[in-house]
Amino acid sequence: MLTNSRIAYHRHDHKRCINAALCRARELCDARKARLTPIRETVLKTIWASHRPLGAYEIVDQMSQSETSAHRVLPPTVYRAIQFLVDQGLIHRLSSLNAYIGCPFPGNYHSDFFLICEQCGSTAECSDDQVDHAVINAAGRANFQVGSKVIEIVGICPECRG
Amino acid sequence: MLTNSRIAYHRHDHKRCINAALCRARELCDARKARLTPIRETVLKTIWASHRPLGAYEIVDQMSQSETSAHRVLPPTVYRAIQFLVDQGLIHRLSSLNAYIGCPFPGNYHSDFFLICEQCGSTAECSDDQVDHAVINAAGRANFQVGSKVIEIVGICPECRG
DNA sequence: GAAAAGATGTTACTTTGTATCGTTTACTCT
DNA sequence: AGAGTAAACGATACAAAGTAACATCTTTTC
Ligand SMILES: [Zn+2]
Ligand SMILES: [Zn+2]
Ligand SMILES: [Zn+2]
Ligand SMILES: [Zn+2]
Repeated sequence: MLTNSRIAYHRHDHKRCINAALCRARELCDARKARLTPIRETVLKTIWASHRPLGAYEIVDQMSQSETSAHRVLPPTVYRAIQFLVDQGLIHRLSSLNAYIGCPFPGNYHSDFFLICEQCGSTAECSDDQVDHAVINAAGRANFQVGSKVIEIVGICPECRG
Repeated sequence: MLTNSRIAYHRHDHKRCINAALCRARELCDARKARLTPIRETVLKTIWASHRPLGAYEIVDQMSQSETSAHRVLPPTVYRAIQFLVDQGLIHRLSSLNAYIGCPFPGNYHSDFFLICEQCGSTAECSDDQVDHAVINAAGRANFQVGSKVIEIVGICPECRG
């Protein structure tokens, strides 16, 4: 099972998460000749500020406050950057929260699901063949051809259980 | 595996689905001393008009047009009925679509997931131990205690594959 | 029948997400 | 380098989804 739950749910040097994510994003975009512009990078950095999913308007607020640039960042700007980052697999959307979270393993193909802590909000991403197969199997029995999956688990993280 | 996919994805006498759902809803609410008022029943019937999930504002429109009563039904009315029906387990919300669908097996406890056809929109509900266990297992390996799950699979239904 | 609880009507509002169009920036090709 | 094209951004306005608050009406309880 591929997961960042060991990191996300425990004390760690989060600056390394951020650096790694930005670094990897630059690499990937470079390789794909996709343009990771300053705005897009700022949105990505803002989302990576923690392991808690961030709503689009939270991103708007964060960027409007903390940014050096004078003018307020507007929703379409942020949504466009979000779209780009989702397309590049650098962030994921959590449907059940209307929020976005950084992907810890962009580039590698992974069919992922999420563990969302209902106490602290921290969210880990997992990729597990067992889950994958179980779903494809169940769908297959209904003669249903699986395209994409949304799997979001809400519960209590190890840290919050103590 | 418990599922209504054999029915939902194939030609069938849908009036029987509707009747069964309304009948079961009355029974359940009666047993629980919950009040299935005319509005709530109308919302339930509107959602059960097909096996395609219906958005809240689609329900508003449907009810405003087809209803005998003169005045337009307003969003809070519908949302309140939706809340009641979700609480009673008579309908489910599909996060990835912001839409609602009737539950074919209300009353019985079931941890369910959904197969959403991206062509025709028809959606089947499934409940499968394999999937359940795989998810709980994966979460367990991350020391994560599962509360509720959102599992929504998008793909092609048997009918649309031909 | 009075009091309490529950359901509905109504207004106004919040949150989330887009369409559109004009301008600017970056890449491409000579 | 400079014209031409494509991509990105700024700004306004809007659509879609969901809710808070309060008044009114209905049902239940005692
Ligand atoms: Zn971190
Ligand atoms: Zn937690
Ligand atoms: Zn049917
Ligand atoms: Zn179909």
